Amino acid sequence: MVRLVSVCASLTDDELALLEQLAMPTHFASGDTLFSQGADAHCVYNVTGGVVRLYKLLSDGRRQVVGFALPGDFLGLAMRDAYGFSADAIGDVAVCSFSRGAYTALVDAKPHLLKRLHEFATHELTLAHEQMMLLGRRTAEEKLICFLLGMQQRWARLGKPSVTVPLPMTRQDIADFLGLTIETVSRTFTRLAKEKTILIVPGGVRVMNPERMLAVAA
Amino acid sequence: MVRLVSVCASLTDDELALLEQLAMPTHFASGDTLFSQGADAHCVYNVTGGVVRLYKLLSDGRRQVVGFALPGDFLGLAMRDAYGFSADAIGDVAVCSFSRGAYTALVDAKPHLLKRLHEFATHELTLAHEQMMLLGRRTAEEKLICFLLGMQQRWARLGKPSVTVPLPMTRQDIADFLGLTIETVSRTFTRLAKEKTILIVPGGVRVMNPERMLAVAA
DNA sequence: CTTCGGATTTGATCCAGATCAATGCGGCAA
DNA sequence: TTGCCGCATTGATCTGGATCAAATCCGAAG
Repeated sequence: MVRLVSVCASLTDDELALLEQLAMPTHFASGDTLFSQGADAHCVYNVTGGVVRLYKLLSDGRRQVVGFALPGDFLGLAMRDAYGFSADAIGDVAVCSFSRGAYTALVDAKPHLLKRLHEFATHELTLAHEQMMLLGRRTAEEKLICFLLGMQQRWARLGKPSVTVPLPMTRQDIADFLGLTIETVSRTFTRLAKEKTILIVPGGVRVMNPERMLAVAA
Repeated sequence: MVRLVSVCASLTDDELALLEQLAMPTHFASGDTLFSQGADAHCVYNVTGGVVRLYKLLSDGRRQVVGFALPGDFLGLAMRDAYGFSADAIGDVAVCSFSRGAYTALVDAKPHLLKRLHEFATHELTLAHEQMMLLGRRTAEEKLICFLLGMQQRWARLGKPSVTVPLPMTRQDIADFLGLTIETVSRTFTRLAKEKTILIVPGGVRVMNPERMLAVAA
């Protein structure tokens, strides 16, 4: 099993052993749903491989992607009765799942772990505030550039630093994350490629002019 | 002193006494800045009276209001070195402030409190996800109606249920919260008033047709 | 190799909300 | 009372991104 990144870094060995006992390794095929918005929250998940799309739907079908979970990310940590969003696999995904009961018991018993989870939650909240700025006040080009730099940074923190940013999600997913349409995303990618800011490669994008991109993200 | 709502509900008496020893009651006049984005995070605040505007700025002056803090709300709980947003008083504001050192020491010592804070943070995260949906996918009219219903609900939970929703913030603040311009906010208010969905009163809005509003918020 | 179906790109046109520009409306200081 | 000075409203016009409408591309199945 992939060592649980991010949440477990500060645990003692016995705590880690306990955690691994409770962890149920599971995997999902491309497109599978881990859980749906409003469903009873049985499980908490730690992603160990692959990418998960997190999203909310409006009754008329409008969709907002609230995030993409990468290895190390924690899902369903809002200790509530029902999931606040839906999650499904983009490509094959591996997770460690914990039953809600085991999770809450463990959290009650181990302040270390709770503290780590709280840090994780506040970090998520900070990212959410940045996403609000992006959604409310940035232009289409800025949105896309911020998204690319953000993904690059996240992959880098996972030990995969590269000028080529993998983008396993569809254009529609990106559009729904950035509050745009698929056409605007596509056109903006094309424009950035034409002016040699990026190079579009299969499965992702190569950053060609990081200076310009960082200046736009400001 | 107003009893600390929301965070301290589950504390034992001795814990509460300890907390009150550490709490420094402070107040701010209208327009005063509690703290600025990027500044060293000395203090954590619990709002006890008034309303606080929380916002982020882009270098060119574009502003995104990430929230309005009401009595009971906690500010600066992201245990980090620097504040992630700025906060200033809308009208007179009373808070209990805690030094960062005292706060972290207390949190380390009292798992109860940490658990409450974590619940608070995850609730904030859920609200942030809803705000992303609103910013990314809703129309101007929907944004305004959701905002009004949300504020009404928050005042109600604080023991002030009323069909008249107080709006102490300016139109510009509302616009910057909803990702709109002040003109669009004003026009949309006027339109809703003309069709008798709301009645605009000094300092706020009276909800006249909650059924229609709830249907739009869906 | 060919065919099919979803994803993506590209083009033409439209429109919700932005921008530009007055005007109105208190509240408060002199 | 008068005159500001910030808000807020209203009107006219513009435009970035949405919508509508075809192509293209491409990987998987046969």
